Amino acid sequence: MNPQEPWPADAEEATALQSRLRRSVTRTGPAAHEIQRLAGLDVTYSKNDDRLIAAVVVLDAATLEVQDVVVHEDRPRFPYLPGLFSFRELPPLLAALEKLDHLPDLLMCDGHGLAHPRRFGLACHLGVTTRIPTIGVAKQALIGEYAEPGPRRGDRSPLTDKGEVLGTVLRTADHVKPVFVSIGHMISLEDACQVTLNSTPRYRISEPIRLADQASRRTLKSRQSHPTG
DNA sequence: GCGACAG
DNA sequence: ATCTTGTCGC
Repeated sequence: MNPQEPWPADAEEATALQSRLRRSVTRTGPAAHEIQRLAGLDVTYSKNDDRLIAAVVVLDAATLEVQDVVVHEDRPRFPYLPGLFSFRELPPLLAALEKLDHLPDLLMCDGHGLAHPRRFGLACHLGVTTRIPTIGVAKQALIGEYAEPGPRRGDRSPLTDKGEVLGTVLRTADHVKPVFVSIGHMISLEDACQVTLNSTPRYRISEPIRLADQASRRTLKSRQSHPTG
């Protein structure tokens, strides 16, 4: 974890920490063509007990070939509260990242970045903490207004709040619900959309995140108590 | 006050 | 998010 920053004890402290950390988010970083290794991150929770599995899947950015998969079992240390999602998922995701032999060039996470009430969603928190370029790709909006984008893959429309552009509502496949792309850290919104499209060749959800979701679910399922007799 | 509310 | 199989459609 980030030893420089005290971990918040409650929602009020967490909110204050977000407002402070948001200032370190940047919109520039490596050019898109310099990104060779993409990582998708996701967390699956057990309903039976209080365990969770965080997963990171690393893919070759050009071929989308899987290069590495790591998982980490943990327990939630913070409740789920809209707007404070990162305090729940950041600790297990960082622990999983530490299991990688080589850090990836870019992180894609299941949630928002700047498209957040205080402009500091999970993707921003993950990027600022790791100092790795990060993109947020969410399945649902948390804040903002938008027009329905066109029906085809690549069609998009801006996600805005009080005139401020927070992200892009991006159609990743024909006639499928769009996803919500926003900057996490060290990348432009345009590059974030390009990387998202490039890593989403077939399904609605980008391949790195989709595979991380599968890995975390598979792992949790395989570790559930198997009833005998 | 009411509704909305990433995963 | 979690529980949960098949089934309809491209």
